[in-house]
Amino acid sequence: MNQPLYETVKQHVLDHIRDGSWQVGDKIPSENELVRDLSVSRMTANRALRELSKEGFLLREHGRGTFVAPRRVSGHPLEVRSIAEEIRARGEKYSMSLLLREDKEGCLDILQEMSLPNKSKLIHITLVHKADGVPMQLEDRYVHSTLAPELMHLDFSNISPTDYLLNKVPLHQAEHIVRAGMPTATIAAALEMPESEAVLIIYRRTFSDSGVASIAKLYHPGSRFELSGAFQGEG
Amino acid sequence: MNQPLYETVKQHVLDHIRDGSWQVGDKIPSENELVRDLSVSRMTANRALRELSKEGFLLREHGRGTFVAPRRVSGHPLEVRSIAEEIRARGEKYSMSLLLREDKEGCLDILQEMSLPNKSKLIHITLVHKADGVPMQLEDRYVHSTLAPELMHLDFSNISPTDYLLNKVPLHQAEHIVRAGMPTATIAAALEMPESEAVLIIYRRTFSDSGVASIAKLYHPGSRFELSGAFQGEG
DNA sequence: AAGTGGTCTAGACCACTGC
DNA sequence: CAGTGGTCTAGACCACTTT
Repeated sequence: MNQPLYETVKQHVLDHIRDGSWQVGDKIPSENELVRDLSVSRMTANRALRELSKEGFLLREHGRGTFVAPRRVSGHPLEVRSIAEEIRARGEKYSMSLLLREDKEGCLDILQEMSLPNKSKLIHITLVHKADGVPMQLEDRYVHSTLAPELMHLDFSNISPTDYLLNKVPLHQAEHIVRAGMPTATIAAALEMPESEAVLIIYRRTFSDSGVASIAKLYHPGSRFELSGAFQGEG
Repeated sequence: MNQPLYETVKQHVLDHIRDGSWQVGDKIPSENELVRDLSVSRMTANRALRELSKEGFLLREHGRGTFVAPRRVSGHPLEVRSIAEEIRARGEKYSMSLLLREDKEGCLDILQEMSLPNKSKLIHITLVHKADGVPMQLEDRYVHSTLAPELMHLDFSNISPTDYLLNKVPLHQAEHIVRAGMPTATIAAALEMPESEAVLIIYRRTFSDSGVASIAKLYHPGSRFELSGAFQGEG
């Protein structure tokens, strides 16, 4: 219970949205009702609702009330293909090695990044994707375990966790941040690259019906990987 | 003047960051000092600093203090959006310096990249885009000179070549390649960054009715720039 | 008029950091 | 130890919307 009160209030609201008791468009309890029901001060209720509103879960209207926000819709011209596909498309042999697979509970910072309840279980996977035996991507991924608990025991020799998730969980949105940076010693070693060389980092959050499905940090040796795409210019 | 107090406090802090009186890494006044100096309650000062921290302008450390965060401009990979806009959208002062402007003829390798006849004339422009005086992007651009010959003599103090091109030449398509790499000494110097730090490189070809309009190599300091956007991914 | 969100205050307790 | 950010409260005033 070592969590801020406003965080508890946020989870309370998110729980009701997730389990369907508050549907999209529904009016949810007012700040004063939350004050009464949860025995918190109004400032605490206010902060919870304000943050959820900024995060896109709620819509607030002055004088009217607070409502469950419609889900975000996606329209994105740019397509990022699976790394395994990409490698095979170039005629190279795809392989990968699993570095780590563990259950993770009570990891509050990650759970908060994923806007998941504090008791949610995560599966943490780290693996390296290779083309003709040469490392191309280090994938460090957290998955909401209720979406695919069998990931914990799945044999990855035939299908990668990425491809498995793609098939199993219908996604409707992804959020990407792309950066250039320098590798840690561990990352450089895993990617078999010098520490003095740049890495291209993709931070990705994927959303399913029920919220954030997984977050991944993808590290690529700068000399062996590039993102490319042709798309419309707006002007 | 009908603005929330916490917003005034935020602007107060941003003003000091923008005018340089509080530099990156500097410790800024504590909540209690702001309470004294601006005659606001601590909750108000707290909300201002908390929001600025979430927005990426400040870093807060429990028990130590609040510090000016390193800059990081973010661009959208889906659109050909001008860096000047991005910087202004963040509320920072845009400026740029022209490093080179020359006519270029018989440069076969570039002409080939642009699929242009061997006798075509090109305009070669190199400039640095800055946010509050800090370099964010080195732009190295070749333009098919028949599309905008006046670029050679245009005064760039009011409009950047990028913005000018966006207005003048209707673009149909753009092709992007994103890479991470290490800067040359020249590039590092122009961007005022260490040579040991990574750069994010965007290689862009833009197409007009009549074919390739221009190609550009855009170099960004990895620590100050990121690409972000929501688009379709694989999982 | 009653209910809602938006803001603000003064004071409080805590955990963490530095000296 | 004093200073910092992190949180929480009880009560207040306001502007807006619905009845």
